[in-house]
Amino acid sequence: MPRAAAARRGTARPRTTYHHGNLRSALIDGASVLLERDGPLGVTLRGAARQAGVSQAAPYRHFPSKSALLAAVAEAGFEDLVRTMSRAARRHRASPTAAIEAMAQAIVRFAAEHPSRYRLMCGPAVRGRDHPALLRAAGAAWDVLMTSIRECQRAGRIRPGDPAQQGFVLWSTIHGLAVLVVDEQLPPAVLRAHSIEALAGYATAVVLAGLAPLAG
Amino acid sequence: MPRAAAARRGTARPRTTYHHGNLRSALIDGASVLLERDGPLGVTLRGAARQAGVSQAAPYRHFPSKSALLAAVAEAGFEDLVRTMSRAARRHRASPTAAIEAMAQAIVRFAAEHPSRYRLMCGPAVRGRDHPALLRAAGAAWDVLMTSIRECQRAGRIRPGDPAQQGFVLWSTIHGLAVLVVDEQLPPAVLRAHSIEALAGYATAVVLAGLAPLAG
DNA sequence: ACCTGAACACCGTTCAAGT
DNA sequence: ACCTGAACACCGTTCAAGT
Repeated sequence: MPRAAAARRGTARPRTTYHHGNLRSALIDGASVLLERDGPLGVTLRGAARQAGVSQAAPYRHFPSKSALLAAVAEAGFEDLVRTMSRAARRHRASPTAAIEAMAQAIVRFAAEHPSRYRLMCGPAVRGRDHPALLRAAGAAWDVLMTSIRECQRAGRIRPGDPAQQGFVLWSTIHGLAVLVVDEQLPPAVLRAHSIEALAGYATAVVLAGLAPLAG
Repeated sequence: MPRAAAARRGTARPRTTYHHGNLRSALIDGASVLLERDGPLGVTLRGAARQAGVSQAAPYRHFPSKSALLAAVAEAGFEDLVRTMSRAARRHRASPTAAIEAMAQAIVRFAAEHPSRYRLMCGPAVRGRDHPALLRAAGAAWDVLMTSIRECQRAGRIRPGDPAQQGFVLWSTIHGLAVLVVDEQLPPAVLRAHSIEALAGYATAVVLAGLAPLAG
């Protein structure tokens, strides 16, 4: 952060030198600011360059296209999400089902607090196929969930079977709820009656009940 | 359709007169063509005007903004989806759970066949709050699902309780799966092993099992 | 090696003017 | 009443040129 360093040293020289490879992260920060402030449609390569105090053409030294910059922002979002999920799971090491419930609530809360970011992470602006690093980051979130699924199986809380097949149902439900929240598509009556944490908890409980070992 | 009428009459006059209120639907058609051909980012007000053979400013006689045009396209998409869902439900009048499974498969198939359209219907380009007609169209899809949920309750296939609370779990799961398909975010291993219809069927079965009446 | 300035072909939107 | 043409302020992207 040369800007902060300059301020500390009291030099008046404006941050006209973004060498040493930090323009890349400054652009990611700039795009994130625009994303949070103006929504997905307000994110602009030129705008991110302005935020970083750099010319409109400078970003092309670090990203081949706008969508590559967006992919980097999305990637950082997934890293955030994975941290949040892991933290939630760690708080419930005793019960894998409680861990899954807490993760679901963490995901939906993340989506509700950063709707534009969540949309970008999953939306059409960035197709993972074109951005391997983004795919890896998204895969890490999936892995965290899969770990808990396997623990549930070991603990006998859900029936044996292909964990991936069970996991995608849970992932669909949680992600679907998150997307509905982000897009404000939940029926207003449902939202008035329940917090999104309660909804996430209920949805998780229903799916886990549907995956429970067959009695007898 | 003056174009078709003109062709029928054999007149050579190009379609320069879009009076009588049909420019509106010609613009919706034009935007739909661009959406299908170039994806969400390729839809352009000017492009839709070109498709309709009209100047760039003409759309503003019929839509106050680009997003209003997109909302009209999304609305038509929901009408399509509702028809598809209703047809699927009608084919399984004997079993409400089978009807729900068929509806889920119809929704996911719709999403897989028209990914850009599905994204537009649920995405950030159009916020329902600003477009009441779109909200109504989306509400109709929700109503179709709710009807089947209530039938399941009456038939004793799912437990008593607030149908809206049960419905949103099912909706989250189906919509979540559809969104994962559209955004190509399902783990490749899962996709290789199962058709999307099978995945939709399995997901529906899990949720319905989780909502089943408590034994005893 | 990294950035700037100017340019190109596009946008959404507005507004006078045409018929 | 409905549409056109020209304009404005933006985009993403490219490319010569600067240090």
